[in-house]
Amino acid sequence: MLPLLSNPSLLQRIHKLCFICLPGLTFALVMAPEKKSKGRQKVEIVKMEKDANLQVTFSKRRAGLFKKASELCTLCGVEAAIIVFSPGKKAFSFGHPSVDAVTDRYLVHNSSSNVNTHQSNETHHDSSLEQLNLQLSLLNHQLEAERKHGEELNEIRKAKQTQFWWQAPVEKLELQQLEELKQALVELKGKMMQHINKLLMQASNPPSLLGFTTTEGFSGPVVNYPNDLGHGF
Amino acid sequence: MLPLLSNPSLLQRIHKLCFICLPGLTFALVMAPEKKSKGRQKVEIVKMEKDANLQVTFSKRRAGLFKKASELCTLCGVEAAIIVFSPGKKAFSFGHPSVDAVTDRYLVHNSSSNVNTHQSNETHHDSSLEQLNLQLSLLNHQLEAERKHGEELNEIRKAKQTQFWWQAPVEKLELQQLEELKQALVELKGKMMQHINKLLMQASNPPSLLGFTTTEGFSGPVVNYPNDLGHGF
DNA sequence: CCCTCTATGGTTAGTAC
DNA sequence: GGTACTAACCATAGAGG
Repeated sequence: MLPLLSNPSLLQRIHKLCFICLPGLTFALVMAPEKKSKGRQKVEIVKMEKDANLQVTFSKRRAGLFKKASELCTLCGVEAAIIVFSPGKKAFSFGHPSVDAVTDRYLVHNSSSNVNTHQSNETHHDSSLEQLNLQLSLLNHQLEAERKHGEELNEIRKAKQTQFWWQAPVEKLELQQLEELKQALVELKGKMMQHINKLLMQASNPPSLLGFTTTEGFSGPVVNYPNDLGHGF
Repeated sequence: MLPLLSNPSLLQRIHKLCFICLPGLTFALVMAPEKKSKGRQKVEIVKMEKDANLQVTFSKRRAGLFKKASELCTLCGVEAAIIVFSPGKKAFSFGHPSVDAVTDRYLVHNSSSNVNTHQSNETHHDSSLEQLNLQLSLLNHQLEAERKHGEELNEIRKAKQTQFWWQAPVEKLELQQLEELKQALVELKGKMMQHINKLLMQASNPPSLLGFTTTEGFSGPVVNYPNDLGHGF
């Protein structure tokens, strides 16, 4: 049987969900897809460690940067220049109309009007050195505080993740809490079912799970559930 | 009825799919969302016509370009500099460690192998200021990141405290979480039943509340609840 | 080193305040 | 002009050739 959906990652998610929530489910609509690639992964913006990847990343990102610059020049009709030194100490440059033209203009501009905006940051050039130093230490202080705060919160989160609320003794729960809990669980179940329905619907011709009303009757059960969620939990 | 999925664009896609695949279907699970914006549109890379948009686009893309350059410098530990002249003839620059350092190095690099056109070693009294400015902006960036991180964590904590995790969108739950959740719910159910049995036993002449095991799925009704968690769930 | 491919994270056009 | 938001497009990490 052919997969009815061309998006493998969505299929994967559907299968995961069904495997967890509906054990024993014969998922006949879509075939289990195999992941061909992990796709793009999130990368922290810190110095890369692996030299092998570093070179590749540098090349890719340099190309992307130059392309962005080119687009900026074309779209807005402005002049720009970029100079980059590779990890191998080689110089790469981009310039529109040319690197020299832009650098010359920049030097003239700088020496004449003394205007300099730096690193997309609005630090004023006419600030005195002392003011800058002050800002620097202040920022260092704030940064440290924020970092500490972040770590603290991270600890809390980790603690909460390991020791979940539901592991607390049931006896401690009050009637009201129990009612709320029950209500929440019922809602959760509904959400789960609906979510799975939606994913299924995205995946293929919709199976006749609950939740739909259709003006034109359409065919019977497509998916077989040996273990109903209502009892499986 | 409330939308059960928080992602409007996904809802839109679902609705489209349903409209195509199931004409006449009454889609009861999710409400048809109205488009709030047209979203990002494709733009041709040619000179922009509308001056109003040009300025905005220039600012956005310049910021994006500088960010990309900053990431490149951080990730790969390289030196780079960018100079851009705005449509308003203003000069914007980015440099790591500084524009002058990179341009100087570039000129030396160029002159050592080629013709020496620019040996301008000017305004090096500015270098300390530039260094400070650079540190400042870098710190600002880090601080912003940390602050964002902290807020994020705070949000999570708050959400966990006031509005319990189960009210989070189901689609946000990952595989591991779902498995844990299921296990926890099974255990919780057992605990609940035991607790309720105990309470009932204490409350009055004990009704038939026996033989309840959590290891097996319990099929026989032990206690009659108008809204039985075991079945209503 | 170059390319391709996929899946996904990130950027940004359009809009409103 | 900035800032915030959304939705859509685009860039790129990771893997392979």
